[in-house]
Amino acid sequence: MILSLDLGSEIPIYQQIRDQVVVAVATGELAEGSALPSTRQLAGDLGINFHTVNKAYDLLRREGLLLLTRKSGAVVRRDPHSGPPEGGFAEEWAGRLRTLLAEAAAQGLDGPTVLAACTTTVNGFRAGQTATDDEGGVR
Amino acid sequence: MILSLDLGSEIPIYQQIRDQVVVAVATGELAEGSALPSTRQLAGDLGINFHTVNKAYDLLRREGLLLLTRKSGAVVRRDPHSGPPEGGFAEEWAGRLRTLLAEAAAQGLDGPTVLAACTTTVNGFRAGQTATDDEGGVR
Amino acid sequence: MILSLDLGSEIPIYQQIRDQVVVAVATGELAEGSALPSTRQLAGDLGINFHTVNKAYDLLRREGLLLLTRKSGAVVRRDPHSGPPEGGFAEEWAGRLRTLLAEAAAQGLDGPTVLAACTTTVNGFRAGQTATDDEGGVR
Amino acid sequence: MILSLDLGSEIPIYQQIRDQVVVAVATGELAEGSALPSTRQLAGDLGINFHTVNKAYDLLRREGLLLLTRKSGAVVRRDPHSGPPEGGFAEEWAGRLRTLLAEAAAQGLDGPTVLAACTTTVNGFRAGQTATDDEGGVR
DNA sequence: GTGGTCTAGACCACA
DNA sequence: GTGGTCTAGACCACG
Repeated sequence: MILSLDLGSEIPIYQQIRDQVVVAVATGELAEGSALPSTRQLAGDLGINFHTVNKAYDLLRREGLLLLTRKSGAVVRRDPHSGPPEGGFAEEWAGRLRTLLAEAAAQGLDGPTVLAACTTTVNGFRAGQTATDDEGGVR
Repeated sequence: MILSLDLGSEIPIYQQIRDQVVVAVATGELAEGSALPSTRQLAGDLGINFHTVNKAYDLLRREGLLLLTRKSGAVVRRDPHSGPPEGGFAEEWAGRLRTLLAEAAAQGLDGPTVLAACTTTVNGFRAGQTATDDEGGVR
Repeated sequence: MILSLDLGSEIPIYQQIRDQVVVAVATGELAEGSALPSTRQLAGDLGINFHTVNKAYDLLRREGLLLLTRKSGAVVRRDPHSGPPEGGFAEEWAGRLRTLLAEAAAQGLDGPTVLAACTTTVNGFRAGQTATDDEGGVR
Repeated sequence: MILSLDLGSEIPIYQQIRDQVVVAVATGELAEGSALPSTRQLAGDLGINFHTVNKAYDLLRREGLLLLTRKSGAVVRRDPHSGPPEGGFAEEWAGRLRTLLAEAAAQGLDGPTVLAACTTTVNGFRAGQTATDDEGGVR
């Protein structure tokens, strides 16, 4: 697993780390149960302070994606969320989705293009979550 | 057009304004050519500093959504973007989309649910960009 | 509102702050809508680092008790939780309750005494949440 | 008696063990006079370091719940605490109770619900400390 | 002015 | 060794 940081970006470093881990878990690139580098290890590799990594890991733990143990470091949880997400998340998330899609529309991307991007992205996630399309799925 | 601000949100106020305008334009709630309140007017209504509104308007102008003139105030542009978006936007946007969708997956929303949300949202935008869920739809 | 910290306690300072704010809100000592000192202000008063206060405030915000704004500082939320708590909290909380009550039993406190303490404590919270007892409530 | 550990919890393992033993003794699931597995035995079963088990047992011994002998291993004391608890415990415990109950209130659990949970929990403890919810109960 | 982020270095508890 | 806490000081974005 390789993280590519953009120091100097307006997006906080700790959130870049968190985002990339989330995506990696969703795509299956980061298998459940696999271990991540320790905070200080990763901080050293990335050339940043371990507190920054700490914050990212802490975020991921709160979201239920990471298991932080004092002996084995950080491990991707096997059962992030068995059932549907907690109350309130879906609404909050839908709002963000609406904003993001509207942004695309405002910049000239038409509906079909946007939906194609959504489908492709979702189909890129780990199996068991294939799209509604036909049996061919990703195409 | 009614703006609902969440003071105390981690999202900056100016961005909340900008986001809601973007969505309103996409859905057609805010027709092209229609005028927005003046910065001082809106700031007064919302009970915030007019500099904040100014920043939001300026953002929208730079994104090509708003036309700021000294006499007519802020007007929604008639031709926001006829062609495809400028270089780099699509990639940057796709990255954000991937992160957002991965987040949903991580919280337990399955693929079909996520795609349904995408479709519904896009279909809610103004005509000319609609895409139904029949076979022609997602491509 | 006065916070009494026990530096050198095994309980982290940021959690002491958080706990006392939670209790103060529950008892009504800290009215909803009232403002707390700014992070740096409180840190100065308590003689601790502002990062520590920051962490406590951040915790309280995540729990929905505090509203952190960049202009007014920290404000107690008016509507912490309108409905029942999010899924999972009740179970997790019940587990902690069981441990705490068992601890009392282990140290020789008998059932009635423990329940009396519970009733008294709950009745000490802000109105609208009086106990099941008879109309006299507190005994 | 079965211990269920949550490695990766923010609660130290040794305390999880200690907590569950305390609860088991309170409910009577672990009868007074019964023996617990040896430290190495339990450590092996749980797949953890025996030092960790050692620490938990030592804690329980200091709290007066366990009797550690070189020949019989760990045995639940027959007379944990005949009289009232030692000075200082009640106050310290009441403080923790207040914090815990306030937390529930802050998350939207109302008074009656909280008290019902308390009553149910206490009634689940071993006989001699029962207290029903009739008029004699809470006092 | 506010909160938020990042860095740096120290110390501690857990395993 | 791990993560967690606290301190200290710098800089930035928001309002």
